[in-house]
Amino acid sequence: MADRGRRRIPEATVARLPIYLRSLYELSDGPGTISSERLAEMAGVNAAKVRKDLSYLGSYGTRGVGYDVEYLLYQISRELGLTQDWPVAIIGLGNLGRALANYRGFMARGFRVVALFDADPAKVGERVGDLEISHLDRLAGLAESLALAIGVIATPASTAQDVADRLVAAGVGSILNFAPVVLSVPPHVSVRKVDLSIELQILSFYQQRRPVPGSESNTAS
Amino acid sequence: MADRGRRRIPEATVARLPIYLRSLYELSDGPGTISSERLAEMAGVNAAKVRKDLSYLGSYGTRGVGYDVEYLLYQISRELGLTQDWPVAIIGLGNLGRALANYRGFMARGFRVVALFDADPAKVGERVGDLEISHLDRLAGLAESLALAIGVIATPASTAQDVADRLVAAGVGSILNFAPVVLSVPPHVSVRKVDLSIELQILSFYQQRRPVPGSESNTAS
DNA sequence: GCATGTGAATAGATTCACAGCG
DNA sequence: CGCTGTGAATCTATTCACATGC
Repeated sequence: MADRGRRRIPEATVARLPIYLRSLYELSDGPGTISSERLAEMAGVNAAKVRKDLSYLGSYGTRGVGYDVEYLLYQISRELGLTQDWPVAIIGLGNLGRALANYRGFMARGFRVVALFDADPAKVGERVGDLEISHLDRLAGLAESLALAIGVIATPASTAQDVADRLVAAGVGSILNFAPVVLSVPPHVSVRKVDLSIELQILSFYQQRRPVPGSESNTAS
Repeated sequence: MADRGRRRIPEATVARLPIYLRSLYELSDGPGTISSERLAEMAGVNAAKVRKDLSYLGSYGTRGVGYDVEYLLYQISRELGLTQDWPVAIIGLGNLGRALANYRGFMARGFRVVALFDADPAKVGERVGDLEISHLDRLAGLAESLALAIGVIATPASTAQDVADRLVAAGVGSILNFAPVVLSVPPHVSVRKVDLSIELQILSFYQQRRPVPGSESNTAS
């Protein structure tokens, strides 16, 4: 218990913990306990992987029984840092930024959008949801008092690196980047990217190589 | 030409090809040739990885010189299936679906949104961009004539699996899922997911474990 | 000479298979 | 007996290092 949080958890495991978490939430009214097999099925992975993943957090299961849903839920939440609150800013309020700002469910437990920024003076002052858009130049001044932890970049590609630099300078440690560029940031800052055209292109690759649909051939070439 | 496309390209490589592609597009006006080192820098990976990745496509570089930008661009595009056109449908036109439908740049080269579907009768008939929303029930009937290849699910979690089932039944081979659920589909169908709260939760993990910013360290370079 | 292309080495992730324990 | 927890085996991806060929 003393050294919890000092274990090294593989990246691949970290990426799956949120999926387990979501599966467990769906069980909130169900039985108090769940097997690795059932959890695996819900999460779309195999049981050995679930057990291995959960073993990195500690031995929170009971042999012959399974995992206590509530307890596991708490342990995963804690491991992911969701027992604390992370203030989030969205930068860039075009179509996408607005959708994100309004998206119920974007802000799962633990995250709270506390500020919106845009470089366009025409947008400054406008309300989106229950926040007012501030000018990007105010980011530096507001970051500390808001305790900003996460910046969501929803600007065009051309300004994304500049925004990232400002976020880093403001002490923000995590960036979620929707702009189609590779950001460069110092090693102590984490970046995750969401890139729609990359996802489509990956799908295109496998679509192209699909085992030809013999029966009904829509393949117009 | 005969066996191209029969090589087995690792998944990790496929996921990086779009990034190389984007980097190459940025060079369209630049020099005609690029080294693995420079491309690596642009793509945010290392040079050995670039060379290994590109070697799976064939030997398209010139020793002592580098890769011809135009040629490489074409080879990667072809490998990714971007030399053909993939008709895309968006299902679910709430905040997110609308943003996607309007998002310039969502539709990179090779993709074209050809239909919008929603289960809500109140939305049917409404125009978004230059398309009209159809009722979800019409999906089955329209899919073949539209030659739908990719379905983008932007519905709430509760209906996503139903929509996926309809897409599969309609012969759609690729799904991009924005709903926070694990979809189950037959093996011949590809699914990619984009899940904002999962990304935030992953960031939260690393944010929590960040080397404490005890001293005010603004690493600006 | 110089940058690609690629076997060999290493690291990382997944799966197996079973010992361990409730 | 059933299900977890985990070493060992396997598979995948990354990196190294250098022979290869323009």
